[in-house]
Amino acid sequence: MINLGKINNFDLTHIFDCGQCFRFKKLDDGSYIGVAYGKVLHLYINNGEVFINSDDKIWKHFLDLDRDYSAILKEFMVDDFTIKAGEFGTGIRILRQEPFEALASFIISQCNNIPRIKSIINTLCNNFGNEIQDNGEIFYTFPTAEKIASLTSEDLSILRAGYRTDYLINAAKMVCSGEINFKLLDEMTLTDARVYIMKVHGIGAKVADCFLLFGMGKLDAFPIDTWMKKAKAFYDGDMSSYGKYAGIYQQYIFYYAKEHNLGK
DNA sequence: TGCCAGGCCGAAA
DNA sequence: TTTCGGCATGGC
Repeated sequence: MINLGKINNFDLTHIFDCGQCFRFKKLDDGSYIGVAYGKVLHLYINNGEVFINSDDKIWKHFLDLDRDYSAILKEFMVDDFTIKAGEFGTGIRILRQEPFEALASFIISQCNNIPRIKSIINTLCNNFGNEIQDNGEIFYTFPTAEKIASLTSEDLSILRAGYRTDYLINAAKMVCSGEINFKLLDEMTLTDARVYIMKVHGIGAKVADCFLLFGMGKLDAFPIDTWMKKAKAFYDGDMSSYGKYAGIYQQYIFYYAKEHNLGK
C-alpha cells in the first residue's frame, strides 16, 4: 500500500457511505474497496494517514484530492443548521465518478432504497461487466454503455429493476448513438446541461442533478432548494449566497437530513 | 402485511 | 402550472 500522508477532510465512511456511490464496501478491517475506472481501489486510514493500493493518477481525480474541502467547510458552516450538517458530514469529498456509471446508477436509484440499489448494480456488474483480478480476487467493472445498449429488457430481467430497466437501456443507446454526448455536456452551463439530459426518457430533475454532480463534476448541481426548503422547516439556515459550491454543500445537507430523517 | 424507497411520466384539473 | 395515480420490486 502507498502512503498518501494526511489528507484534510477525508473520511472513508462519509465518502463511500453517504449515498453518492454504490459500489464500495467496507471490509472488516475498516478499509474500503471497490471498482472505478475499470480498476480496483482499496484504501484505509491509519493514524490519520491515507493508504491506497495504487498510485495511478486517476485516483487523485476520482477522490478530488486537489480541492480544499476544509476551506469549503469553513465557508459553509455559518449557522446552526449548516454547522450541524457540516460537522456530521465532515470528510465527504465529491467523487468524480465515470459519467455513464453515474447516469446508470442514478437511473436505477429512483424510487428505490440504497441496499436494493446496491444489489441491482452489483448484479448488473457481475453479469455484464468485465472481470478483473486483484490479489487473486475477482471483481467486475461497470458495464459499458455499448454493452447495455446491446441487451434487451429480457436480458436484464435478472436485475429485477422493474420499470427502470427500459430507462437504462434507452439511456445506454442514446450514449452510444451520440444523442447524449458527455463531452458536449462538459462544456455546458448547469442550466443547459439540465435541459439537455432531462430530454432523456426516465431522467427527471433529481436524477439529472445527481448525474451532473457526481458524474460530470458540476459542483453547482443539486442546488439549494430541494433539501434546504425542507430543512428550513426545522432550522433557520440561509444558503442563498453559496452558489459556487452548491453541490458540495447540498451533499452535506442531504446526508445530514437523510440520516436525521428530516424533511419528511 | 403494509409502507416506502435519494422519481418519473402522462393525464387531468 | 400543479396535482396525482401508476409504475416494478423488495427492504424493513
